[in-house]
Amino acid sequence: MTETTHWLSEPEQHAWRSFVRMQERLAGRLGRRVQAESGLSVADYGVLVHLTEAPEGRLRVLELARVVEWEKSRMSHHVNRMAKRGLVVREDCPADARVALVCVTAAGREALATAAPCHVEAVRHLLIDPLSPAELAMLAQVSNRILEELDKGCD
Amino acid sequence: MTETTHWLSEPEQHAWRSFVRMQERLAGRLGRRVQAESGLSVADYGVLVHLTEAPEGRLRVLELARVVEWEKSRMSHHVNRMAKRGLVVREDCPADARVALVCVTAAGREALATAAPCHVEAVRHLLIDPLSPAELAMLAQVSNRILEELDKGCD
DNA sequence: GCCCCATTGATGATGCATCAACAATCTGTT
DNA sequence: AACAGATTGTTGATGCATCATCAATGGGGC
Repeated sequence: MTETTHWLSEPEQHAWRSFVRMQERLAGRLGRRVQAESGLSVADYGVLVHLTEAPEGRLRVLELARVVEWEKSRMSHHVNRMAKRGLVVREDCPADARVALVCVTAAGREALATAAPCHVEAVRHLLIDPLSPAELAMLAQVSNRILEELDKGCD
Repeated sequence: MTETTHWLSEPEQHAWRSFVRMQERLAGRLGRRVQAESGLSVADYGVLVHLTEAPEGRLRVLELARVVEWEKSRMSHHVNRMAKRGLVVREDCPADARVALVCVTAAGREALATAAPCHVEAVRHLLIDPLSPAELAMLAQVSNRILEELDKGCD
């Protein structure tokens, strides 16, 4: 440790703290609202969205994990819990005995249909409405810039 | 459900998805880096920062929970785990037998001293550097705007 | 002094995320 | 056919977050 750290300036620190605070509180509020009004967690919601968008409403566990950017293990556990609640069912794949297909149930589709307007309204109320169109565009741009950087370095 | 939902437009949806993706991946990367290089989670880091900034390096559990914006229960559990690792110690308060004081240990200060440069560098690399100063300022402004909205409605 | 009740905090239960280890199956090679 | 290695997914352990509940204490009014 011969090098000295390049500490954050005052405005940098402020930006970082505001950003983190905003993130945490936004995620918390959104999650609690959707959960309370629809009985689905944000995680459930994402899984169901991708499932219903898939042909025949079903996907392999690994494919599902890929689209929502989760680890396969997390998806496996989560699918079990969702199946226990009747939101999805597991099916075997005739072509490949290794793969486990996950399929939305009618109850899952219904839960999603209930959650979707609630989710959209929360997003609109908490993020879209408070910002001008220009600010929203800027936020998207900033997000994409950071995502590029994240993709670049796997460190 | 007589009212029809005001769905997100294409750019709105894109902004939202980019934002969420960025958040999740940024938090994940930052957490894993700090954890790997210093042995502290981001949660540990925040607790230690506030503790070391307090007079005599100690705070009541509830006060600590307030400054990091956690529930008291979460803090109680977390302090237990940190105490088990030797990062903090619990002390009794002579003036009020209800309160539990939490105090940083030397090991805690040392762990923080190790983690801090690593944390700062990760923040700089992942967030500050990819953005122009104007973009960073805009991000702070946007964050604060959203925070205002969050403070307004407790719904 | 004594009661009411607010404050402060701990605890146990539950669900979730991650990790490492494992099992089953498929595919290509010999 | 048989084996090696890759693919696909499950499982159990551990730590973390939240919720509801409980216990102890302090402070004010009578």
